[in-house]
Amino acid sequence: MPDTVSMLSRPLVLVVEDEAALATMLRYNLEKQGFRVEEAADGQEALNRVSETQPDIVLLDWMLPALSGIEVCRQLRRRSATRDLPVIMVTARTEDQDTVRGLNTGADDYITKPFSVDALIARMRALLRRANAVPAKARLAFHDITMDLAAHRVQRNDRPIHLGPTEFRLLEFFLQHPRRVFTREELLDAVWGRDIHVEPRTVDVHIRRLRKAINGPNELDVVRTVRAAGYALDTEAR
Amino acid sequence: MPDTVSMLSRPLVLVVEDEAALATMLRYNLEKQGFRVEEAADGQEALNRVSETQPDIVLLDWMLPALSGIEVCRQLRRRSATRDLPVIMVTARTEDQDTVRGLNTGADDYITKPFSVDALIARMRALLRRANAVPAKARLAFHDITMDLAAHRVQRNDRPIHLGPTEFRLLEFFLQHPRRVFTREELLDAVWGRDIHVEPRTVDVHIRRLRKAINGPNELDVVRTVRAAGYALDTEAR
DNA sequence: CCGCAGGTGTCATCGAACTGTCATGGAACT
DNA sequence: AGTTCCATGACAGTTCGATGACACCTGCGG
Repeated sequence: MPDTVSMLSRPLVLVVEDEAALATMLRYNLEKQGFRVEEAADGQEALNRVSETQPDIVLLDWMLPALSGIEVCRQLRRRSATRDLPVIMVTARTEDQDTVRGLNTGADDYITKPFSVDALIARMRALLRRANAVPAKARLAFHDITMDLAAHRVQRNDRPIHLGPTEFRLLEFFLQHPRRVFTREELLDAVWGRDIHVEPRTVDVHIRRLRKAINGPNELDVVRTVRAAGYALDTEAR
Repeated sequence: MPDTVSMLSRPLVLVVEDEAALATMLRYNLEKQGFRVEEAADGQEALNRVSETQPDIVLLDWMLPALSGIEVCRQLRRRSATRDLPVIMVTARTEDQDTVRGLNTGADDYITKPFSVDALIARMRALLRRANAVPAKARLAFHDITMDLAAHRVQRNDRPIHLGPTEFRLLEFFLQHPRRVFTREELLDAVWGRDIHVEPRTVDVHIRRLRKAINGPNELDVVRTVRAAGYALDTEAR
């Protein structure tokens, strides 16, 4: 279901770019902004990767070996599975802009090299918003707790914290909705997944494990228990 | 007690299914789980039934005579009255899942035939929970008292106040209807629940507990007692 | 192949918080 | 004064969350 997914996982970008240096730069910047990145170096590989990884958005270079960006885009539009997949076409300045737009390829947006990363990200977010998948932040924080999604790392006061997979997702969810109280059922939906059958009481146990992990000796307990209601990530206890 | 359906009185499901046998099976199982069931056999009837019966959730078959499930869903999304109505789309296994997701119809979830009833119910519950979830902004206030529903917090003059579950619901109800006097019976219905047998005098006790909690030393008592009538949230005393 | 370690879900138990009821005293009304 | 109604403190029963224990699973390296 769309929402749980977009809340927990970050949007996946397929970067189709044959120039390795540029691809690396893009990966670095996009991951910093909270995207996950897949790469393809030519048009054929791009089509394969789309089927395999089902990205949320494609960044497509105009000039490519094997199969041009135009052609890749057309093929994407031809298949019903990828008809609505957002595509941003990357063109070189030398290309005549009118020509590019005139060739009705079906790309959702265009950007010309060289481009600022900020501008690119802005356009990507705009498109993703339309497709209802706004990227999560790459780095979440609350009080003195920090979570680096890309590196899969959690710290409290610069002290590294080890969490199991479930506790990690639980904390991630809390960090995305600080101060808000969630029932056990809501947490099960969001963190475990909808049709997983798990006892609501199991949430208690994971809350305890999370507390044990992130609350050092004489540190504030940032998980608030609300009787008959649920749990919240919060600084002020009671 | 197999926690039938969350809180509120039995939710109404509209089952849109042209295959009579399946519809009957669904009705049987859903009713056993505490749902009320309405049926529609084609797309056009589905739209009519939605207006007439105002269901809490719709179970919508993909392939339908008269008007396809896709189209029904789109029309539901178009009207503001049904824009947020939860819809679960039922698709046959033969349909390509990617196709289904690619055609962005606005369904809230998908399930493929054949499906287990348990999985279906789990998804329905999840959606209903989300539909009933507290809006992020929800905040009630009266005089110098503030209640944040999402965070489950109460303050008076920026002083945090701790309330037990019942006192919390009681104050919530008062905040939703300030200045109005309620009899003990009305309060029991609204705060405790319609079919709970509790002595009316018990309300007195909870009123006292609420007063004790929210009235600091030399602060105005915001709960007014009306002899022979009941209680109200009010600033002007006696 | 086996054992091991980390991770996960369930359960029984304990204690604290909460709840409903009553007895008593006092205030308000007639 | 007498009656009615509410406030209050006490209390026993219940509910609910915290906790420790444990069995199962899965992946990994010996």
